Amino acid sequence: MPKNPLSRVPQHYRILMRIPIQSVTPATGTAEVVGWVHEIRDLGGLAFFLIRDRTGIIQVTIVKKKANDAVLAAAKAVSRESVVRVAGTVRAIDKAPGGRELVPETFEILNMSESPLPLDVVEKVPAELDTRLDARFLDARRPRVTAVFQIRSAVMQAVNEFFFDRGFIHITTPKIVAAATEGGTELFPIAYFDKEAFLNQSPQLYKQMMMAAGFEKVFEIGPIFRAEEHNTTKHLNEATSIDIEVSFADHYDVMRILEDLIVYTYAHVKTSCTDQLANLECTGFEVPAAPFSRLPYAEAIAIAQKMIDEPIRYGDDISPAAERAIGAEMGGHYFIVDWPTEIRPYYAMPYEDDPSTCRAFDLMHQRMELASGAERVHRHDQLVQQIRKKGLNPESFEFYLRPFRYGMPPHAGWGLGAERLVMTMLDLSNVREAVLFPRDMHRLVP
RNA sequence: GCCCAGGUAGUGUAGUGGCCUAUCAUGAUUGCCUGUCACGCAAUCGACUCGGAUUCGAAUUCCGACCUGGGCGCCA
Repeated sequence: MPKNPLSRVPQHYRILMRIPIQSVTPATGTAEVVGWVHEIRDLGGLAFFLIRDRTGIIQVTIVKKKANDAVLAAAKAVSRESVVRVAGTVRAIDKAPGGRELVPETFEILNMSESPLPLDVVEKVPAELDTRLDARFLDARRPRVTAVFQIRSAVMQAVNEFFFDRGFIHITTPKIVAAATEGGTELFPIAYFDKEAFLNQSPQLYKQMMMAAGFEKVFEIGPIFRAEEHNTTKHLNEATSIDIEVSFADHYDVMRILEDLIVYTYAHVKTSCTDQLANLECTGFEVPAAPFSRLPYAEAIAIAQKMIDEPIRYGDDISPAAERAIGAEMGGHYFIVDWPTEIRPYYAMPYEDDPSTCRAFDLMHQRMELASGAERVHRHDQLVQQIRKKGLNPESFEFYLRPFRYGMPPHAGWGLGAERLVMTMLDLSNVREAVLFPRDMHRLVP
């Protein structure tokens, strides 16, 4: 982030000569700031107002004997979380937060806030997540919430830079689709004129089709929709997926891209978001080191069998308890590789020498799965066979299968959950903390 | 979908049959206060999710509804 976060805003969008609160230093002579009234402390002859914008907080100090009538009237009338414009002289003073305070010549209320507030922005009294999400606009005024979303923004910037730097083509694919083609997850049906339609669960089939188009390296960051009725701290019904597909690459190649991306993103956040990390008290923030370990599925199962009581067999999905046990053993980021073909989607490429396992992988964080990917089946007949094996009907996949008959290159790819990336990066306890307006089983508003 | 735990001032909580005219904190209003930084002090305001049942008496027990949190299942 630039030192002055508002520096790229054209002059005519600014309100007069206001400057970001963060950039008011003891050396600043006079300053005009705009922001929200964070706290009011009236001591009688002396009153302190904390004014907050997205960059920080400054103390405005009013000595009642010396202040003019307009300032006094506004200061008396203003409520917490009202929007104000304050201009005056900056005094260097050790007793004030940031070592400086603003002594106002003007104190203007741009818009009064109602009271009481739906939640406490100052965090004297905690609010439950549900209350916070109902008033997300207010919740997001809290500096630590602002910090999460500034970091999420930095993550997205890093991801985009990473792919553009490496010659990827950015694509967008439809979110309204005709049929449930992948099997597995439940889809949301929607009304689409006189046709049956669904919200897409993944850009998978479309990004593969762009391999047939010869785009070679594509990425997409977009919403995915899952109609699963789960109720956990790591599932959303609308999530953001970071997806790539690469031609002439195998699963090892795209695993390297994925771990490089994770490292790049963490490094970008570490250097560009120091204030935000400090705000979140994220003291243990460390850039992970690549390469991440590659743990074969069979070994992962062996660890889980040793560590937990549940009956676990080779060929099972990895349960949350098993996931935690393996995560505790491995620590940090790691891949689980060489999965049984049976429990992966039909488009995962089986190994030639042992078709019971496939060239699929999951990227794990100690706490949960972050991404999953594979080298794909690129031969038409093999793909049809695998679709049949999963009990699906190839005829309903014709739009997808067609490109495989006209020169589909070998390719591989993955999808990475953006919210889970942010959640694990910042050690958030609930994935909803990483989305402004989460969609879950119970929440459709706001 | 299954299981568990919940629903008390704006917010977060205490209260498991009568001591509840409901605790505490925060907040709001008013007054006092010149260096606060969770300012302090005083006064005031503000709540038992809804419906039914049991009981002399229900925030508290029971039934139903609605809402919420979490776990599991399921989940490219």
